[in-house]
Amino acid sequence: MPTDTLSQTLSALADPTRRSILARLAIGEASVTELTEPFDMTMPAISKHLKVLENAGLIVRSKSAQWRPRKLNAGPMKDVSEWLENYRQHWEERLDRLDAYLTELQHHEPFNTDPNKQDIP
Amino acid sequence: MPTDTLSQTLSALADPTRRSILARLAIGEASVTELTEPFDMTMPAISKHLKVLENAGLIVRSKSAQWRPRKLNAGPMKDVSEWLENYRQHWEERLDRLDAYLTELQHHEPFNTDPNKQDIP
DNA sequence: AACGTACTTTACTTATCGGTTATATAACTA
DNA sequence: TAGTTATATAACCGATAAGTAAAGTACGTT
Repeated sequence: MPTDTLSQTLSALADPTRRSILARLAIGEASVTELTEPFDMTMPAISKHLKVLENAGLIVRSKSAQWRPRKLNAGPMKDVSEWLENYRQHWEERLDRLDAYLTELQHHEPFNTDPNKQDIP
Repeated sequence: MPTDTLSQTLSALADPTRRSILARLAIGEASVTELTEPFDMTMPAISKHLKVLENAGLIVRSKSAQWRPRKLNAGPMKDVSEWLENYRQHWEERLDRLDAYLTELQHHEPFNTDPNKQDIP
């Protein structure tokens, strides 16, 4: 089931355990045992979370004797950040003249009831 | 099941249909019928997506006669953006001296096999 | 060779998700 | 009042997710 990359990244990030793992890996690489310790969860459970993160490209697995240390790869986060930029103006305080105009306009025409008229400024 | 806010936002965003709805609402508010049109999906399905977005606080519902137009509320995206900032340095080209030093260090000590020694620089 | 450590994989359970159809509700219209 | 339009809700279904316990694998040590 080939879900798109951005969705895969976002859903990998949409879990507090996984975000916590990433926070730990931001400090430096760590073994699965080390990554499991902070959680009230079995190692296989963490292993699954790691697989989700790996499939999303957010971590990479290396090899050292019997250890399989994981390393952060923040690359995919960049895509999320860039996608979010499309909306920045919508969450920021908007003080410019155009915005004031749009707000005013919206005030006077609350909702367009005519389906033949586009609701686009 | 009280999942944390950031997780709720991220999982609401982790669906292409929902992101597409948000993109439409970035242009201006729209009725459920309008929001359904672009998709090969029934209205109840879209209604469910809208509920997910609303629960995440990413849209708000208003009222105009028999219409229930939705409006974008990008507020929660700001939290995602701010959370991502913690990782920006990890995805950006890092050319400073400290980074070079850390990379070098990592090169010589691939993985710390001593569990009593912290893996933090 | 046998044992211990560090995982990984498998099989299973329960819950949630994303869609459907069918039915209900709410507001305008003739 | 009856009908139409816009939307919401309920009941259901198959697929996926998040956890578990138990068995399997890989490597190092004795």
